[in-house]
Amino acid sequence: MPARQPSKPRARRPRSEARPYHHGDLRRVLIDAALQLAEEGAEVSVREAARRAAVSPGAPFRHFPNRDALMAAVAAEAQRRFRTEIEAALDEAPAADPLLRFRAFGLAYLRWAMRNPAHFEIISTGRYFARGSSPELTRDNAELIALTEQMLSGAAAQGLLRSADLKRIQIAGRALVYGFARMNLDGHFPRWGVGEGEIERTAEEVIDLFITGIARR
Amino acid sequence: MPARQPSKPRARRPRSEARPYHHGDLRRVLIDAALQLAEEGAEVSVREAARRAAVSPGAPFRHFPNRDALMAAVAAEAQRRFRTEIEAALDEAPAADPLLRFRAFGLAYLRWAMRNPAHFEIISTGRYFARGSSPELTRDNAELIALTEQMLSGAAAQGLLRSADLKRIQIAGRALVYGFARMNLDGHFPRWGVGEGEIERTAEEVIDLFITGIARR
DNA sequence: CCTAAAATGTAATCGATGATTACATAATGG
DNA sequence: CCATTATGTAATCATCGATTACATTTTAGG
Repeated sequence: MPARQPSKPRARRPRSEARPYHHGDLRRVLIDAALQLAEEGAEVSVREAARRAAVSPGAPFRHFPNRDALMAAVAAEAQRRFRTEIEAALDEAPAADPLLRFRAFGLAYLRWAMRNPAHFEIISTGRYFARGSSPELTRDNAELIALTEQMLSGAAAQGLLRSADLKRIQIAGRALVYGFARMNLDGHFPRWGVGEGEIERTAEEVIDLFITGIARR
Repeated sequence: MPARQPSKPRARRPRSEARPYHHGDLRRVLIDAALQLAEEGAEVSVREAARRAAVSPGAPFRHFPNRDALMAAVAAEAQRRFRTEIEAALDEAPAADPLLRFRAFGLAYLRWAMRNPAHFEIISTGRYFARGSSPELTRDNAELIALTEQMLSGAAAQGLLRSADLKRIQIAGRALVYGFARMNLDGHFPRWGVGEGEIERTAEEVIDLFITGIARR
């Protein structure tokens, strides 16, 4: 790409007094508005996102062919944040013990899901946009799954596991964690203890129960 | 209630040739239409249900105050079918072994969820109507949960369990099964083996893995 | 029976939404 | 400097949930 002056502050040339006809980076602003809408528990509508961006109802369609595409972009952003947090947790986990890393993975997963329920929902449900509509998200998710497979085969190599059927263990582990996150999302934890701490502690216990179940002893 | 002739076939008195002004049992027909819509993968709209009942768009609101109420009724019906199948499976399970009954419960649960994904979604998600909007469904679900608690405490009494923390085991079990069902629903099983048999076999394996994990050996 | 009230359906309409089209304005590059 | 492209606006459409006024049928009480 040809080098260009990178600093020019977006042609700040007000026509008379108002904001410029062209928005700075509408695509980005729309995604952020949609993320915020979801976070607030409101249903994400294209029009409301446009409203928050102080732009006409038709403007978003210059950046996204339809609502699904916007939602896919929102999901991609949420997934990016999700992954960032998982990897940060793994960086702090002991490098040598695969089962402890597996545990840290599950904890970080549930912790994020508990604290960002709306975003987790958009990422996971596949009801907000056609599957395959966001290859970025699909690839990213596949990489996380591959990570868990590596941990499990590492654990098996060290003789830490009771069963050799890693595929089965992996699916069960995914189902357990995914199910816990979705139960929280879908209102199956009827106002538990005091605050969020209670539910996160339960998440930890459930993960430990699972790991104890698959570990050789 | 006063006894009345029960057989009169709904006052079949056509005004001239057309169907009667009053529908036979519109409420029931609307619920069935909505169930069918969900089953077909379409999104359930009040208007479409009205269309299928050959009735005006406003008619459904004589029977349901709003869309949520219709969805709640649909969920109640689906839950009734769900529960019927679970209880049938338990009737055929051995009465003496709590863990085998627990297994049969999980299998029936997942089997139904795999074969009626749209209905399971409506039952479980709580996104289609306000929580508490269908006390019938809530109570029914609570009873099923109580069933699993009885099985687990029975298993503990017979010394079949490794841990005494039944609450933890129960939540983990629920999360596992719920998660598996939702993974299927949310498209996280990318076109597995040949048909449905493959995924139901995997469900069985996962349940067995869990039960083996919590059982004393 | 008969008739008034209640139940149930229709027609018309409203506001919100996703989406499309024609048009306006700004940014960019030859 | 100007033409092409990118980006935003305005107007419009169909669909949906919901409400209201009105029509018809059923039902119950005298």
